[in-house]
Amino acid sequence: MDDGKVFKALADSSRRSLLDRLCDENGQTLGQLCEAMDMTRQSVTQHLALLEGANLISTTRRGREKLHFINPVPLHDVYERWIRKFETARLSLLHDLKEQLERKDE
Amino acid sequence: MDDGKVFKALADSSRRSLLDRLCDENGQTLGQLCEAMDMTRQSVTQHLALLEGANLISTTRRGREKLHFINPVPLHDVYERWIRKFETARLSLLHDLKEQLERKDE
DNA sequence: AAGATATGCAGGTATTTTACTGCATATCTT
DNA sequence: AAGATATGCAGTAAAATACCTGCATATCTT
Repeated sequence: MDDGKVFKALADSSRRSLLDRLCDENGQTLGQLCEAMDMTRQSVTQHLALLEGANLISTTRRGREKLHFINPVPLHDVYERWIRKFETARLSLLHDLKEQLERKDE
Repeated sequence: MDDGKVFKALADSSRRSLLDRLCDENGQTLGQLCEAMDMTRQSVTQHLALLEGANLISTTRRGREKLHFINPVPLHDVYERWIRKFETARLSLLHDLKEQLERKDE
């Protein structure tokens, strides 16, 4: 839904790193994710909360542990709404540049 | 090159709005872009500088005016490196969930 | 050349973000 | 039940961000 949340979530390298690790192995616990992150568990938790807020991951509890799963849907949505739009812009770039050059001659 | 810059640039709604307007009409001047933005020219300039830093727009001067053009390439690159990765994750989601359920039974 | 127009640049401030420490709670193991 | 393990929550300090105001410079018009 909210493109801003998705882009904001992806704007941080720590969070992209977390997604990377979940790509490698989905369903990891908080502890597992912390091991690879070189920051406090609490900080990792905050990052994960942001990713969850953007709906990029979903979580579930298994006993005392929390498992984290990637959700690719919002990223795909963002692709539909933004990247494709730019692709069409790409197609019309030559036209725009031509128009621009013509203006220069005025 | 730098995914972070691209995502950071897209993380702000004002900047996304600027890209939107350039999608509608490429090659607009700073003044034109400011008219639609409900903030000071200086702020718009900063946002545009960030977009340019992410290589999402390129600029050229025409006399005293500065023209702004969309550059779709970095967005496409980000798509290749990130969105597609998640698409493959999507495909393996069922497998991961199955594995997860099996762990529950242990 | 003088005034108008378009943009550049240098701070300054309030908000947001990131990362931390410290303590609390819940679950597992023995 | 007691200790170990996994996570939750609150408050804080430092850094980054997003606005702003004020002034400078460059270009066009007449």
